[in-house]
Amino acid sequence: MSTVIASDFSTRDRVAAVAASLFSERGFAGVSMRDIAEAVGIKAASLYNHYADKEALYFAALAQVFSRRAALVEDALRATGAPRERLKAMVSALVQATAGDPVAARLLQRELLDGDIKRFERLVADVFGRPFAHMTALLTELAPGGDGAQTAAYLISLIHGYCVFAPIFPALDPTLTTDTSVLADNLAEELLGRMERPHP
Amino acid sequence: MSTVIASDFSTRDRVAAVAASLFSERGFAGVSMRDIAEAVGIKAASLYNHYADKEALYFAALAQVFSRRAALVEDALRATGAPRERLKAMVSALVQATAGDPVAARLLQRELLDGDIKRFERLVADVFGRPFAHMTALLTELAPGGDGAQTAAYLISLIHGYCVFAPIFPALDPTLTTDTSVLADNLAEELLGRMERPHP
DNA sequence: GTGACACTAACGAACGTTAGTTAGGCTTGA
DNA sequence: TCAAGCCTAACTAACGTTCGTTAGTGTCAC
Repeated sequence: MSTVIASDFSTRDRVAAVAASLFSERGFAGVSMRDIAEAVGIKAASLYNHYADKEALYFAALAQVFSRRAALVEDALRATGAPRERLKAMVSALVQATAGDPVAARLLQRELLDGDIKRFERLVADVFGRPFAHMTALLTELAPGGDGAQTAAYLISLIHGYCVFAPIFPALDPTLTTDTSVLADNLAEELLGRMERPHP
Repeated sequence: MSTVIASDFSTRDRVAAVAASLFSERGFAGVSMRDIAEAVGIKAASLYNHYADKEALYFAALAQVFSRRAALVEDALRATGAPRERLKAMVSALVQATAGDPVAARLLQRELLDGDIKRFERLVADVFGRPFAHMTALLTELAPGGDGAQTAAYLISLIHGYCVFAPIFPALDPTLTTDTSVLADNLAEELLGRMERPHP
């Protein structure tokens, strides 16, 4: 059902990975320590040998997943080449990081729902701030007249929103594509077309 | 905007409204029957005079909120006038229905996270199918060459995604706007500009 | 080598709390 | 009078967590 976690990882890491998957599916309150323990193959009491309490385990799971995601996006942003190609690579990486890693996407979505401002600020400082700044810089370089940060915000919103709605699109209209590579192509083309015109 | 404003709401309706608000903030598992009862001003046991169990109360809350939201959007879509004005009105209504009704937006988001396909299908059939079809028709009328349904899907994704991310935008970049009327204006302009050019 | 010791990570049992839910009785407007 | 709607009290199940214990492992003086 869920992804198989390699068993030669330390128990501590396996616990975090399993917890991330469960939290992403059912949320913090919807997962019990016994659920996590059972999925790992140990008893609930043993979890406390690795994490102080449920909340510490939750944050460890978040950190594991989000740092992986941030690294993915930043790698793509470090790529060299023509600006047009770098934009395509960035959009593609962003789509991939969202659609290709449902655990991360769902955890992020739940965090946006449940988190408070303090937690957002830590999340931004730790993992999302740098990739966003790089995106903004690239978009500003490509369209010096426009507002790179605002465009980046729209881009992230659209990609994330589309991946969230993807499950119900077939019910809304069977012709809607759920192929996210099409989404990436459309977005890159749209952005490039937009940048070749003057825009407020 | 103004649905039924009765002189005295029935306890049953008040329970559903209060429950909707709490569920939207903390999710199904994060809200107890005692929480809801306390917010209404009665005891938990009394809730069972109105709803069979917690799940029935949850679905009643969903129905109350989503039917209100769907009516809002459909009202705007029924407006007459020049196509350009109708598009502006539609985008504005969609933004308003999302940003101006956080309870509905958050409940929808949680439903997209937690719901299964069966629940999506019921949700689409009951409340989201008709407004979406109207949007598609309007967009197709405005740009006969394009794919109205796909554009509608992008539009909904972007609006919803933006409202979801809104709380962390100030932390990402202080210049980002959280004024949703600006979002509505930008989107309407972008769509109209796009439709005046041939587009795949 | 070997016994003593400390450390790790697992266990079953139990703690106090809170969950959803039910039963039965009191109050009150029609 | 009577049903509707509220209450208190209680139930069982599940929750997060702590406890004492144990098996296995590495360390080191002797």
